[in-house]
This record gives sequence, structure tokens and C-alpha cells, in this order.
Amino acid sequence: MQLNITDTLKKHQLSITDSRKKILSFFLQSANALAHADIEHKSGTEFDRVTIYRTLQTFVEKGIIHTIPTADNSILYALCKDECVAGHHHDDHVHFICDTCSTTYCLDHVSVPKVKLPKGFKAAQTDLVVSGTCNNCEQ
Amino acid sequence: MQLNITDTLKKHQLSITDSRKKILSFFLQSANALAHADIEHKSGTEFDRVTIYRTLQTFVEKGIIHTIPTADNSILYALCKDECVAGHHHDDHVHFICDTCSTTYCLDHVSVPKVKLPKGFKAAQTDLVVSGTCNNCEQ
DNA sequence: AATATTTTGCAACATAGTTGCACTGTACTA
DNA sequence: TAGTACAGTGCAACTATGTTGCAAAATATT
Repeated sequence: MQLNITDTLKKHQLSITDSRKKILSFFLQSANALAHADIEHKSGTEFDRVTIYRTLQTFVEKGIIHTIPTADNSILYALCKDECVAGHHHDDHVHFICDTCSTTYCLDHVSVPKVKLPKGFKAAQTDLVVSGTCNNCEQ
Repeated sequence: MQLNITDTLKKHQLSITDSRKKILSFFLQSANALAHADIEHKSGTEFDRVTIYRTLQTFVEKGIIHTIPTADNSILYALCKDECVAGHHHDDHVHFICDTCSTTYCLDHVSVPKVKLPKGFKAAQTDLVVSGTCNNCEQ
């Protein structure tokens, strides 16, 4: 059972607005990562483009969602686990992008392995993105 | 000693033009990855924006350079190793982005570990991007 | 209910990337 | 090496993406 939308917003010290409720609900309804364009499309003309941008930024800052890097120059957003706190993300899981259907998955159960870096390099964050064929698109 | 620029272009069945020679030389001169904007800045008004886009696309298709995914929504390009063939990249090394100086490095000697994916998921490509502090910026 | 504070929408702007088409430079052939 | 076929370039226009300032509206606080 999923956490109440209003409670989630309150927990992160955000005031309750229509756009925040709606956009958060999109993430709770979707098992996969969403792009800004997806949200814009889902919400139709209900919210201004700018509002969506600002809402997504706010959610990232508060640790509700996190960004996923992709090779094709688009930003994707997905819900954070509960351990994520404002300004301090713990997204040490692998992301998977399907080349066929373009869906992006958070593989929460696959953790990112530690890599050994050359001398003088210190890692703060590690992003592992795998692309290929997902379980819906395999033949 | 680095391979002759003209020979490299010929080897990849590309006709020799000023823009291709110049842009390839930027990559050979730079130890790090370059963005489109870097190349546009380096070349000044010598080439049209569109020409730079098309040249980079061509180089990627021919396996001369490869793209690097970044979390901040920008495409970076770096020279491929010799094993890269047209349409079939072998970029199984780790990329490192310095949070301080924004330089992107190809860590050729650090290979990407294999990850176990859930049933039905098949990996075609794996990108591992580490961010943190590089050896020039550590104190 | 009144006020202080946030949030939103609009307009304008900035950057990034693409496409069609005419023109120019490169490569090939005789 | 001159002529021709073709690949590559520059220009213009366009789309997509993302940002900023400011006034209006909604939310939170008392």
C-alpha cells in the first residue's frame, strides 16, 4: 500500500498544491522513470511548463525523486527510496533503459559495484546505466 | 607519437575536409572529453554550428569518437580506442567527471564490472560514470 | 478572516539540436 | 589535370528544452 500523497509532501516540508499532488501521483502510478515531457503530456494543459520544471526541481532538492543520466541527452526522474534525504541522495542502484520501448527502469535490487580509481581521484557518486532489451520486449 | 590526422580520416573512409581535420585535431590535443560547445568555442567562427554537429555525428557513426552520458544533461565526446569499429563501440571503461573543474576523463584502465540483471533483461551497453574530485583538484 | 509567504502563470529569453536546400569543395575517372 | 559525380558545408528556419523576472493567485499562519 502506498503512502498518502499529502503526507509525503508534508513530510518533506512542502506546501500542498494541485501541481505537486498531481505530479507526485504520476510517479506513484508509474513503475518506471519519467521524463519532463512525459509529465507534460500526462497533465495536458493543466499546468504551465515552467511549473512542471520547478516542481521537479523542488522534488529533487527535497529528496522525493532523483535524476537518471542517459546517453541521449535527456533527463529522467524516478522516485527515491525512503533513505534519500533532502540534498543527499542514496541512489546506488542500477538504471536500465530499453532500446526497443525506451522505458527506463530502476533496478533497485541490483547495486552498483565499487570501482577502483587511479590515485588522486575520489568518488562522490557513481551512476551505472545499462541499455539493452527489457523483459517486455524480449522475444 | 600520435597517428596522422589525414590517415585516421582515410582509415574510416571519410573525405578530407578542413572541418574534420580541425575537429579531430582538437580531440587529439585534448586529454579529456569535449562538449559540442567546447569545439564551437575553440573553432570560433571558422565553422558553422551545423557543420560541427554533423561532423561529431559522423565521427560517432564511424567509431572515431564516442559519447559519454552525464547527469547534467549534456553530451560529451571523447576519442575511441582503436578497437572501436563503425557502428560497434567498445567503450567498456569508466568515465569520471570532476565536480570541481568539470573536466571529464576516460579512465581507460578501469573496466566496467559485469552486473547481474533480472530475468528477461539483456544488456547491450553499460555506462559507468563516476563523479567526484579529480587528481588536479584534490587538496 | 486578514496577512505573510509560497507558488503559479505569463512573457520573454537563452541554449541545444534538426532539417531542407542551394552552393562549394573533394574525390574519382578518363 | 580537366571534367564530372558526389559528398560536405553554410544558411535560414524551425523545434525542443530549459531559465528568469515579475505580477497574480493560492497556500499557510495568526
